Amino acid sequence: MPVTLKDIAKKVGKSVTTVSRALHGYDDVSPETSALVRKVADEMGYTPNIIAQRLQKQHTDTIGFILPTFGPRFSDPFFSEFLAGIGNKAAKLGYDLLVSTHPPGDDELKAYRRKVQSYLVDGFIIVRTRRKDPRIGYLCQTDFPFVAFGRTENSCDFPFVDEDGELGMRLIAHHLADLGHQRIAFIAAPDELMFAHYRLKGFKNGLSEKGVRLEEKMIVTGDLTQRDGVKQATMLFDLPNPPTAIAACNDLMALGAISAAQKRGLRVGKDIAITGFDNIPLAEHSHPSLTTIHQPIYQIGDMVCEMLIRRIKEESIEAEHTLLEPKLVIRETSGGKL
Amino acid sequence: MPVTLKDIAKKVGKSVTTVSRALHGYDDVSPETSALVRKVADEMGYTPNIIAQRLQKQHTDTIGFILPTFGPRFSDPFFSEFLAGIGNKAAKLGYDLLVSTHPPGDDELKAYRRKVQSYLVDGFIIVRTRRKDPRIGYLCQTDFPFVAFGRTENSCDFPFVDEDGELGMRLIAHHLADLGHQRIAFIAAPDELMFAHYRLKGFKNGLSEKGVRLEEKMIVTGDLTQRDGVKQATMLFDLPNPPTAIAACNDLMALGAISAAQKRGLRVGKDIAITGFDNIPLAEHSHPSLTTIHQPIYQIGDMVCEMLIRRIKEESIEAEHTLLEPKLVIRETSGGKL
DNA sequence: ATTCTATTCCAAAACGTTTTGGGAGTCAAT
DNA sequence: ATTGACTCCCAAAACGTTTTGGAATAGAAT
Repeated sequence: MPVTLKDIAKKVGKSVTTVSRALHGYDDVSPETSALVRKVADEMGYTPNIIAQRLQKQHTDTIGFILPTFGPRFSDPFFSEFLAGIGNKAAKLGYDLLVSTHPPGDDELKAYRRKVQSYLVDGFIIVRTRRKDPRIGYLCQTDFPFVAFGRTENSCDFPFVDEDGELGMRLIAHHLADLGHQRIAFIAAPDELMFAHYRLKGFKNGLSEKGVRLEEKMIVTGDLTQRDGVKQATMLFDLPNPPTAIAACNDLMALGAISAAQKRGLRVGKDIAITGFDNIPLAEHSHPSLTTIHQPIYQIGDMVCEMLIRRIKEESIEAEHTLLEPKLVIRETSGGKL
Repeated sequence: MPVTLKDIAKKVGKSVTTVSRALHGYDDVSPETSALVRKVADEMGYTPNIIAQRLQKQHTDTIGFILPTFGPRFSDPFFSEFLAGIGNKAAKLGYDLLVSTHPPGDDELKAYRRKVQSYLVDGFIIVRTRRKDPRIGYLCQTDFPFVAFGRTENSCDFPFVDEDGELGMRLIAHHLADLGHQRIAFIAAPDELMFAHYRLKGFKNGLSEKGVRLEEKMIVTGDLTQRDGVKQATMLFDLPNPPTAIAACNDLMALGAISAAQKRGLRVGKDIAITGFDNIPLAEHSHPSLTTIHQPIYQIGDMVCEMLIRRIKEESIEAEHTLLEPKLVIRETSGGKL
């Protein structure tokens, strides 16, 4: 049904080879033939069969991205922006994007292995790195190109982009301490997640640098959703001696904490300080607006994608390990001094 | 480098044909050979080259999804959940997902054409349908399988899932009218978007059924973002005779409107009623919580994906045109009666 | 007349798989 | 002895492309 090189060849009375070479602008075909071939190809509406090209060329011009979903449902303003970042860059560089969703766990690696071994993708973008990350272990060991958004404790070397979450959370800790808070709580995320680990560490260090004690019971762990932010914050408010400030590991949970506080009749930014991390678009327009750490997620997607493609093409990468400096965005929720 | 059928054939001393057929469980190969082939394939770590399979089979087991991004950046809690819906279903049915981002406009069709003509995907999922939708026109005309989330005014017949936005907005209109509001505003979205069109229409009808007048100047148009919700709501509040209720075309803008109202010192749910549409996760946990219309976006993704795959496999689809009944979720922002 | 160089072309192999259309052998029934 | 049925196997073609390694012709230089 569709028109192939063979059809064109028949029409112009030349070989498939010549047609192919004409279309690719080789100089061993005469200008007249070349022009004719192009004209006919155009008229017949020829488009190359990319699958056939891929089989021949042994690469796919496609990059893989497996979304680590937690639970069947999954909603995150964060990832859509990241996806836009890599998607736009990939399109610009002529790459396709093969996206899957897969919960972390047993057969997670199978999803990667299948795509690697079947030549479905030329490289991977990894997100939500974990302290011991089997995906990274696997890809390193098979020497398959990938770039990560985030670091890991695995011992192999690989290109990544990350924001310095430890420093980011120290900025938050200093900010809250400077405001005079003494009873400060932290809504952490599962320590297995590398970024959560860094952020908790940074927060602890930041507070101790300012001589503020962080009690164990003031550290709770949420699942990064707004819903859980509400729940964890509520538990903190129920403590006999509740905190005057809550730092959440991400904006979504912070937004939940705000909601929980307001439900209690607390004036956020006055009676209670709340901070987030990520600076998602919602943070600016919440009420009160959320003090947080900015993370340029679109650009990170853009950078990661470009790095990966350079690695695939075996071009040099200027900065293999990029650690972005976090910026504190002070808004209303951290509010007036006590 | 990687192990192919030929390698296995050489090892077991049989032909490539036999190996292939053994691996696929054909019954014209003896049990012993079959067992041997499987064992050797396993030992050698064979994985089929999917690209080669695709070339031969002339289909790709891949479905395409082009995200219509507006502006370079793009953040929407809505789409990530939809993506999870189609991603999970596709994985379950053995399909891959090829995702691109592309702004609506001139060369949008090129992106579709390329994927269609190069056999990169077996079908498409279309979202954010427009009144005159060139994508749908193109796919209909080429008879390429696709399923849409949303309807269109194009004259061709195709399978879709949609929520009855017209009815949804009528429910909102009735709700607000029943609460006694007389000065009601509407933050619309570009009328070119089919769902925006339906929602505005439903709102108008709903109000007139209740004998409430909707002034022209009370209808403003936003770009669906929270930021623009703030802006449009602020303009409404600046009117000489501002509204007592604002219905937004989607939750994100409603959230923005809440923020704008609170900045004015208005008590949302008391001084001003605000409603949204979509029931994104954030709606439940905003403060005050948002009255809205529920849209089961994950399930819609799931359904749409399943319909598309059935259509690709030329199986029958039980319901070609699914119009989901909207449900009103009354929360705090529509608040007490006047 | 022969060799050399350019120019233009192409047959065949290759990428890895599936499918088609049999072939060879065995055993039982005629 | 021939036929038929059955079991197990395989060579070759096909999918559409790119690349390899020349071949054929013509004109220029010797």
